[in-house]
Amino acid sequence: MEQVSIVGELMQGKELAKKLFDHLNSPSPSLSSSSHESNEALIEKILSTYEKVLTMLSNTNFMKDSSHCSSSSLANGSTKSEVLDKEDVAKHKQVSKKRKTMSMWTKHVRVCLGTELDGSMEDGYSWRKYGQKDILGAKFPRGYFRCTHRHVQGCLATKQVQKSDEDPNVLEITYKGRHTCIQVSHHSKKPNMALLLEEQPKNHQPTQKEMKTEQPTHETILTFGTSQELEVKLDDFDFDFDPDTKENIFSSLCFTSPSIVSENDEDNNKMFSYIESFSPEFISPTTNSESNNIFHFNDGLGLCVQTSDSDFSDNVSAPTSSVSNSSIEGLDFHSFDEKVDFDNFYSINS
DNA sequence: CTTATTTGACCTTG
DNA sequence: CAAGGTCAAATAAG
Repeated sequence: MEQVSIVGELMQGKELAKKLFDHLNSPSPSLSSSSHESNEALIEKILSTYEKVLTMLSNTNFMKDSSHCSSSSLANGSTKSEVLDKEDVAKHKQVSKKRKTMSMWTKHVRVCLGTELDGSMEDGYSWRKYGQKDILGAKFPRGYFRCTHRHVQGCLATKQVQKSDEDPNVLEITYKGRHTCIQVSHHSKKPNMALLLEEQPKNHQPTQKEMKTEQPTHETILTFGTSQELEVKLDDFDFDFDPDTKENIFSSLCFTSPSIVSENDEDNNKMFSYIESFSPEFISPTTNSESNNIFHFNDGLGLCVQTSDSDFSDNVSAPTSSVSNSSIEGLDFHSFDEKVDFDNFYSINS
C-alpha cells in the first residue's frame, strides 16, 4: 500500500545522496560556508528520507499493534514512531458524530517519555498554558495550551496534554487547529512542556519544578527523541473548503524543529513566500478523496504523511480501502519536500 | 519590569 | 445539569 511512496522516498534519497556525492567530489577550492551548509542540509534530507522509509516500513509491520509502547525499546534515546490502527480511527469516527462547529483538525499523539525526565519534549512550537482541568475518570489532569503567538499573529493552534492513565510515562497530546504563526527558533526559551503538567496524580502535591536541563537548540530537537516512542493519530481532518478556512493548513503539518538557522534571511523569506503561495494549492479540493492523514515524527527530521479513505468528505463512506495514492503523498508533498527545507522555514524570525 | 503559570470562575456543549 | 474548555486575576518566574 505504501510501496509507491517508499520507492519514491528511496529514489529521492538516492538523488540526494548523489547530489551530496557530487558536492563532495566537486573540486571547489573556495568551499564557502554556504556550500558546507547545503551539504549538511543534504545529509539531513537523506537522513529524513531514511526515517520516512523506515517509518513506512514499520507501519506495515506494526499496524496491528497500536499499544506497542514498551520502555524496553531503544534505550539509546532514538525515537520510534508508529501510527495507531486505522480501525481505531474508523471506530472513533463512527462513534463521534462529527461536530463541525468550526473547521479544525485534531491529531492525537502518544509520547512515551524516557527515563530521563528532563522531559524536553519539543514539537517545534512554543505553547502557553492557559488552563488545567481534572478530567472525569482520569488520574491526571489535562493541560490546555495555546500557541504563544495567538495574540501577536492570531495563531489559533491549541493542544491538550494529558498523562495516560495506564502509563504515567505516556503523554497523550491532542493538537487542535493549525498554526498560522511563524515560530522563532530559540528553543531554550520555551517552557518545558512535560514539566507543565502535574507530576503526581490528583490529591498529591505537585512536585515543584525540578531543575531544567534544557539543551541548547540543536540538542533540543534531538531530545524529541528521548521519548522512547511516539504515536501519532490524526483524528480529524475535516476542514471545509471555503476560502476562509483553507488557508495555510500545511503549516500545521510542519513538525520539524527549527534546528538550522540559515544565515541567509533572504533565502528564508523566499522559502516562506514560496510556502505561502504553495499551501492553498496543497490542500486544494482535488485531494478530497482522503480524510485521515497520519503523520509520523522522527527525531524532528522526518515527516511522513499518509492518507487513507474515510469520511473526509461526507460523500465518502467506507474506510476500507487501504490504497492511498493521493497526490499529497505521492507527488505534491514530495516535490514540496524537495524544494523546501522545513527547518529553514521554521527559523524565520518575524 | 515583562512574561508565563496557576487556578477558580465562567462559558459552552450535549 | 454536568463535564469539558476557556478566561482572567493573582501569582510566580526571569
